[in-house]
Amino acid sequence: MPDSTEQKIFAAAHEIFTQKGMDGAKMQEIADLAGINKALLHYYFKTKEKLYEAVARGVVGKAIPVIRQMLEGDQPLEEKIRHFIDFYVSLISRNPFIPLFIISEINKHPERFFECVFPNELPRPELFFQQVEAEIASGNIRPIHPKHLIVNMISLCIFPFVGKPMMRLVLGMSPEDMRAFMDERKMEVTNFVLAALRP
Amino acid sequence: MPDSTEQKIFAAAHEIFTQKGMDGAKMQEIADLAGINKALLHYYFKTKEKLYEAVARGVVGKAIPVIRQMLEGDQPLEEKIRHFIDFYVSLISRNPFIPLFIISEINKHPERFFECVFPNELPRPELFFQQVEAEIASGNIRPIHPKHLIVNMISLCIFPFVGKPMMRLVLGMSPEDMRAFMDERKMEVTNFVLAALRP
DNA sequence: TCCCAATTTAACCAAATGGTTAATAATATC
DNA sequence: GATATTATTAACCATTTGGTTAAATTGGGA
Repeated sequence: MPDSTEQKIFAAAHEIFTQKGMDGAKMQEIADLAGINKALLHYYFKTKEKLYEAVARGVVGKAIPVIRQMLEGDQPLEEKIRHFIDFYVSLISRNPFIPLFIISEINKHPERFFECVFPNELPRPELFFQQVEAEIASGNIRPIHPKHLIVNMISLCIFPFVGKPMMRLVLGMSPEDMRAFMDERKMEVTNFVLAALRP
Repeated sequence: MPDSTEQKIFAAAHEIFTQKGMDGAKMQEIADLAGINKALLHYYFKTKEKLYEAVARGVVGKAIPVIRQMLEGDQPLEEKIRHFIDFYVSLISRNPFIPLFIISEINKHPERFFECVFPNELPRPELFFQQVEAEIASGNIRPIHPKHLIVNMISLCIFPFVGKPMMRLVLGMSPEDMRAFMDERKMEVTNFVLAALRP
């Protein structure tokens, strides 16, 4: 059953919830998008909360592993950076609503979101920290707090997608400009980060 | 009348709207926070939309001028960068909900938000672009697309605030860690950007 | 003091919304 | 083919919510 009713519901809920958040999403709208009766939503997922939790879990499940890999993997630092930016920008390009959804929902209802979505084991950033310190010590990169480095990388990858409409407004870019800009983004961010790390 | 009813309403609406967005905000909640009857909201601001528009206009009014200054001002580039980061990080520290509010609302209802809030004259980034190109030509900074530079700066300033709870989760930081981290942020971002621009 | 306008409130209304129910259709089981 | 189980629907219900109304309160002139 590749297109079971449950999956259709989940897909519809995913689209609506990620675009409109918990408050903005209406059960009727999800039902319509899934092409089924509203009561079926409650047949498969008891309540709106439950459906929301399922979607939230799925979304976070996609986003966390990429960060974990950078924090816990054992590749050389530059390779990690290149790989992380490449992977993250691609992921968000394909799912542009994920970051804003996660961020908004965490801000509005920290408890609800955390409890339903918290991964069993959080990433352990120590290895990454050590790796950065080591590179600094051996003079391969400029001194920098590892935490700031990783926050910088995440900021540079995520924010332009999250703030796309704002950027369009501020920089007066047409949709075509925007597409081209986003395509350049992967290389530009990589260069920028590596340039900032030169000793 | 430093604390007129209208101002109390506006302040309450500002707090609720910026934290919960248009959908999440309830008129009753705003009335309660303002310490008045719900009907008074409609007495001063006809509808929820109108109240929302007033708040949105106020919020954007705060955020745009800072960017405009950097895009249109005539200080030297490095001074502009230092000043922009300093000013922007301070502004957001004082109003941590502004960026997420703007971003979420633009994403959910582009038309509504744009129409009610669009500044009469948008910033003109040409001057800034020329300035960057000139610095590149005279070898003072590494070649970089001016648009990417400005997006990078904005990303590095805004995102850590927007994504604070997410960062806390990912990097496992305590609230004290977080405070210290945010305090360091201003200098760290400045250094990072200037380092990335070295020829 | 009396009046009139601006301000504030309690009570109410209609629409939207999450959720339920009971009946019907489809599917599997024997 | 009859029957039990699962899936689906239309109609309905209770609550929430944005908004209205008409009455009450306040305050400042004449």
